[in-house]
Amino acid sequence: MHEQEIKIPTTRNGLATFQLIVDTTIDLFYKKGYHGTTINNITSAAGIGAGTFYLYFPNKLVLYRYILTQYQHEIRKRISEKVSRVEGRFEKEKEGIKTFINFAMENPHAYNIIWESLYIDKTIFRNYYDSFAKRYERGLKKSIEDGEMYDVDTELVSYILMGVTNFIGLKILLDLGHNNEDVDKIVDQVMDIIRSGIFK
Amino acid sequence: MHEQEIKIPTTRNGLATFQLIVDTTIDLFYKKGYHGTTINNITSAAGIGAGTFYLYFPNKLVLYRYILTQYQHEIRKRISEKVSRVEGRFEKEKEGIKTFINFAMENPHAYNIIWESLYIDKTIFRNYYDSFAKRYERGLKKSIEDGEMYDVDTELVSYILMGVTNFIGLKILLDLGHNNEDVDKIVDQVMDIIRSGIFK
DNA sequence: TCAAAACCTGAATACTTATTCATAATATAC
DNA sequence: GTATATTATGAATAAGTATTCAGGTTTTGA
Repeated sequence: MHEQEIKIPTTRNGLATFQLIVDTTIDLFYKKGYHGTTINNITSAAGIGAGTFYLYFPNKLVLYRYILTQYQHEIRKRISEKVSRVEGRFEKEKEGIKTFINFAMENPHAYNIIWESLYIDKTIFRNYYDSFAKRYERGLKKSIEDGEMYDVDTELVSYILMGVTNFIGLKILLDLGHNNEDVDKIVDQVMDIIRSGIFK
Repeated sequence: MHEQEIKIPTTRNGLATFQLIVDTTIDLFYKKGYHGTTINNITSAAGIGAGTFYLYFPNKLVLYRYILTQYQHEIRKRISEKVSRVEGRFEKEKEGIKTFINFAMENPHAYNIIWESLYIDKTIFRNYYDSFAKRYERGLKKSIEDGEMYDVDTELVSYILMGVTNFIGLKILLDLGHNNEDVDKIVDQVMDIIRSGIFK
């Protein structure tokens, strides 16, 4: 049976090549999509031999999963760091949405790659949003206990907030409609709108 | 130059074959995705010769666009019909969201196909959501004029509502979390939550 | 310094897929 | 009824893609 795993190189050169493959792939996935990107596209864009790819990755899907996991860790870390710096659930929520959208704007690749999982492997997509929602719920529950928030259905609210965040992100990223320049201003408006429905 | 258009058959038999190709393709796109579906998959699943496909469609993308347009018309018709039957913006909004989610549940294929456009042809995706948002805005503006709604940024609110609807639809379709049985109950809860933020 | 380990190559192979086309069946119009 | 248009076929062709592997180079460690 073939090893379906990533081979992490041990030398400096090896690591550089590994990272070159990853970075090139991120760029190509963004530009041409997962399915539109061939292994040959990757190796030739990276300027390496076709066989070099297989030194580190058994196939395209494993590489995709690797990239997705990296982004997942990064985005969660960024959000929890930022959120921990402000007080109050409303401010935390605002900061979370702001951080997510800023991350999406700085890393449009990431946003694309995460969403694309729905059309690559539904299990990945389910796990991603399910675990994101659960993490979200923990914060919301605490806010309810602390009396900062109405006794809402935390699961539903977490999906509502994810929906809002994702679509505002999409609007800004694809530059749909108008006034997509100032993220802070947009997030302020969004929070004003949902404020009185959720927060006391 | 090749005609990049659909050839609509003129005879009864031809129409049946045309529709068989469309229905089979919808099913395959849902099960295996656009990129995972080959022309041979379609023709063999439909039980027709490989060449028959090209009698009606020049390629897979044109067929995809045809299916998407059909769904687009259907969903808009359904929503506007339902919405016109109730009075007041709040009730109209609730009915719109309910109809969308019910449509998504009855036609999970449609939901999938629309979203997948982001990874097939971004222009299609942009046009779809842009025009959906603009249509949404017209209703919202009227509600503001009629004093039923705060003077919110209609463009932003339309994306917020689309985001909420899409993610609740996703949650139900993929059965993420719990309590995904009763659409009416879910929509009632969602509307309760966003009510006081938007409606007077 | 030099053997072993790690890294790299790209032509060759095997496989998959889109698309055509000569041929034939079926339906339609007159 | 029969000439014409329409519909249907599927083997053959052409194009593309993943993956291997024999033979190289570079790096590492002792």
